[in-house]
Amino acid sequence: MQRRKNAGRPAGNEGEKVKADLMDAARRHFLQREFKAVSVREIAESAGVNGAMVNYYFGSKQGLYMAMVDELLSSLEASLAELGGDEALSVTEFSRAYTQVLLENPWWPNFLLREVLIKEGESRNAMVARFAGAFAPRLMASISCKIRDGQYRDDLDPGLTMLSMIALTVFPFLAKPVLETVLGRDMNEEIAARLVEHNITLFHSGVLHAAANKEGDEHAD
Amino acid sequence: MQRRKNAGRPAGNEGEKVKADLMDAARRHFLQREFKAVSVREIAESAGVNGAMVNYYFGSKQGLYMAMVDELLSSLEASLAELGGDEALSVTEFSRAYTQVLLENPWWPNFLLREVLIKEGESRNAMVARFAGAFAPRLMASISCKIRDGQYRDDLDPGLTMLSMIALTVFPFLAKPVLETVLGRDMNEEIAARLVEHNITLFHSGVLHAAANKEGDEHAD
DNA sequence: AAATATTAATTAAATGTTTAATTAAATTTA
DNA sequence: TAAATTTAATTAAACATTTAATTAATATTT
Repeated sequence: MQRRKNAGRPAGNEGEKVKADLMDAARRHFLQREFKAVSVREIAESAGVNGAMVNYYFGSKQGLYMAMVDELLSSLEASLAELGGDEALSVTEFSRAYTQVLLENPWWPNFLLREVLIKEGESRNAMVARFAGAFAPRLMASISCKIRDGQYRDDLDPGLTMLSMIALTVFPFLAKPVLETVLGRDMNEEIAARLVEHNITLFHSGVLHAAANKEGDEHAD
Repeated sequence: MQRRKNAGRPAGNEGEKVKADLMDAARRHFLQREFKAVSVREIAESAGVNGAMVNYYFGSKQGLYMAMVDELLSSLEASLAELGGDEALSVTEFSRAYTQVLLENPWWPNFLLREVLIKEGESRNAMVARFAGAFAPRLMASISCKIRDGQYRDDLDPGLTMLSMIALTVFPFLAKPVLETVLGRDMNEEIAARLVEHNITLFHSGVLHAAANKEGDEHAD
């Protein structure tokens, strides 16, 4: 007669701990690899519980995945609320605030990209709308406005200009594993802060409507 | 007794066609989803042949994958050879040539990132070294040199500056599925060409050592 | 006929899910 | 309060399905 280890009803609310452990393990795995590539057994082993717990608490592997994504998106939306409001969003504000969000959720761009790449149609649109729609229109408005006012040079396309700023902000996090391999050290807050200031300087020097810029259109190369 | 359709030795060299079809189908699938998430059945069906053909021609799923990656990397290295040589690689040269490579291989950044994210240790290092090592050091040299010469402003970190240019060039391709969902149209050569010129203008205006830039350090926001 | 190419059927391993047994806490009853 | 019962949580094992790989039969070309 084998003895089961640790079975039975736990004291107080400890049952919720298993659920939370499963969520944590699921997050670790699903943020890195896509749904089909992760097995329930792997997740359960990571969480240190039996695989059947996934079905007990979440109904199915799919259910666990959806719960985990939900939690993820909610926490992200909470962070994104910092750049909330209805007013225009300046490039500087965006860069600083979004970098802060990315420091807290460095996995986010990779995950979104993977999801969008796999999904299609309405499901894809919803995902993109939910997280690009939150800031892109207001960032665009701010840039267009500055171009109209003559603060930014008027020979740059506002859409491409916005894309540039997003690229400068997001790419380092997307390429994190590559950069860390190249540089040999991982991105910390200090490096991120330097990066933000670098980007803002570069962007504004390039985009501000200064006489010296306009006549410098022919480049050195 | 069921009748097999189309079995037997094909005319001429048509056998190689099956092999090539399998490679094509494998590329389409593996560029989008990771190894474990793609089944041999899917690939074979895409190629319009029986699944056993994978084992017949490539020994195993793993074998097909490796053959496909090999072909992929070779073709990419051939493209990358355009920005070959030992001399310094100017930012403009890099941007134009690498965008050309990306237009021919738009899947590439996503694939590399996924591979690097999944792999680790030596395997990861080799992958990164093979494709970042090809141009990064020479791009870096070019930037450092221009800073030393006073052509570029000397208050920007050369590493971050290189990162900026790579971000501007690569990000639009990484985010392709997102951008296409947002914009409603896909990236063609004409848009890419405008993007390149935009990036070069923005970068150089921001980075050139002009008096107007240096005194413009305090920004409008 | 011999060699080659292709396929359907089969096998073995892995995976998501379900079930039944077991344990322990909580609740009820005497 | 002590015993009995119910409820919840957890596990090991089984079950059904999927999947990669293998095999044997079949068809075609030379």
